[in-house]
Amino acid sequence: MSDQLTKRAEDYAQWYNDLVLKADMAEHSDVRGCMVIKPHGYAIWEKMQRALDGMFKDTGHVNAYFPLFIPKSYLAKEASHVEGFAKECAVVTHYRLKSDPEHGVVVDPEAKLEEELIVRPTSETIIWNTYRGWIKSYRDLPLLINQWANVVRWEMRTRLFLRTAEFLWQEGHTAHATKEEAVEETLRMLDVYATFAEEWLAMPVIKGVKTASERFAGAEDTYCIEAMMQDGKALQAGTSHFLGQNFAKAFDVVFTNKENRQEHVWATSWGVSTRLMGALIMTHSDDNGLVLPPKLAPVQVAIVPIAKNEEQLNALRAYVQPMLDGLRAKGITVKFDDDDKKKPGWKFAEYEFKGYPVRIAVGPRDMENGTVEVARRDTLEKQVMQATDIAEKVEHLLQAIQDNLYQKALAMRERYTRAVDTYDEFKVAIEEGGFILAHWDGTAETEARVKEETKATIRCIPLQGDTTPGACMVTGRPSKQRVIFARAY
RNA sequence: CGGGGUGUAGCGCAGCCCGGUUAGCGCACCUGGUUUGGGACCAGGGGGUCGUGUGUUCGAAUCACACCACCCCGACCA
Repeated sequence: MSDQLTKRAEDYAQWYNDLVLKADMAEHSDVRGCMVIKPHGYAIWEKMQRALDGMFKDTGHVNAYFPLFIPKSYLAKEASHVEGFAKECAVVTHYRLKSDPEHGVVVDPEAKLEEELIVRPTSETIIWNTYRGWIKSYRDLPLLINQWANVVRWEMRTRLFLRTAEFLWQEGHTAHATKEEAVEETLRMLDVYATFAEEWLAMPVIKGVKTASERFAGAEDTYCIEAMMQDGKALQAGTSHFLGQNFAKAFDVVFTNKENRQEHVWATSWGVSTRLMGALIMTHSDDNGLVLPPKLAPVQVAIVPIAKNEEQLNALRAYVQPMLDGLRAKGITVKFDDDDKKKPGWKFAEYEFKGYPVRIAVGPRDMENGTVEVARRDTLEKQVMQATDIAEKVEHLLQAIQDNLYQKALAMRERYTRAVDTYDEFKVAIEEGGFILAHWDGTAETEARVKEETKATIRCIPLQGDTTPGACMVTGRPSKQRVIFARAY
């Protein structure tokens, strides 16, 4: 870890790449665009999964699993869906290899598939094809299913966690008897995502609706949570789609209602991915490395003993044991690092770089005085504390860190969010970064023009906030409310 | 996929322009000893298809061509 991390101010993109690699979260694989998620990164993802999964269960959803492979023909059944995904699908054409003296192994031309399979870029088609058999009556509804899976989108340009060819995610797919119910579900899951982002990732988000041009392929409406990264760029952290009856019609999913009439069902889908790892990193981390909110840190507290010899180390083990018991009794995850092959200074640097929220150092001086040295990662402050009630003190400290990270991120977002009224002002503001609130006439033409001229896109039409009408900053035509423009990941 | 850059030990780099014995350096690693409150020190040691392939040459890390991977900028996207 002797190599330095690039400073954020110097090169933000490089800082991010360095950090992901050096904090041991992930590395590039030999396959273009794919990554290996390493234990330190995967442990964070597992904590995200556990929290989200609980929230899904609490809102009545159950998990299931659908196949990785989708018959090519399914994709074509929903017109805008195929248009959105066709360009980035991996296709399976054969099912067998054979050994070859020259090339080791080759595709067996005899083993060509009758119908080619695509590797799922998302699962709407295969799920709705399956739902057709499950849904007959209003009594079968609502159907509230989630799956945890990997998907593949053959992206041109990839970045660790933020955009990889294969990524991990969850995708919820629900079916409802009425439009109102489906819309309600769409918004409920958007709220779940927003709550998760704010309470677990300590990342403030703005809930909004996407414009038509940013909408999911096959959706009637796409809702999103948008977060601001430390470089002022926007990152879409989660989406929830109201799919109308598009997929029900494409896959002929009908149910008999209470009046004994046949109707197409109403659908939603919603997802968050390992992209959240990127969001987490870019929201809180600093030039000293990763900073993790305590609720998602795989290990919340690292305890480092400082001993000159084995005898002293044993004394420290005894000194620390009641603290370990006390912390664990409160459900706090602790690592007591008594590995004598590494020096304390090395451990301090390591835990700091990897984002452990709290580090406790204990040495002979502490044993004499009945104290410990507590360091917090978010502020880098160190404090000597009495060891009595240390579990309680640490519990409060972890909460304080969680709160502080959220408040810091929120303050940053507010500092870099501003309203402008003219296109000239806008062009200046967008160069400075952040979220720009401006009036827009609601047309795709204006949106495209702004994107073309400034590289900024409409991140969303916020669901909450100021709804005062005005005049479009570009055309002067009437606007119902300000929308959020930003450059985005 | 277009423009630019990089590829030499696990990591970071020098050597390449101007071809010539055994390819260096720092960190990391191994052994022994001294150390241990912010990435220890001394001594010894191990580790290389020089991204891959083809070509030029008596001889290629070095020259030429092709390919691959990664990074940055664009187009596309969660």
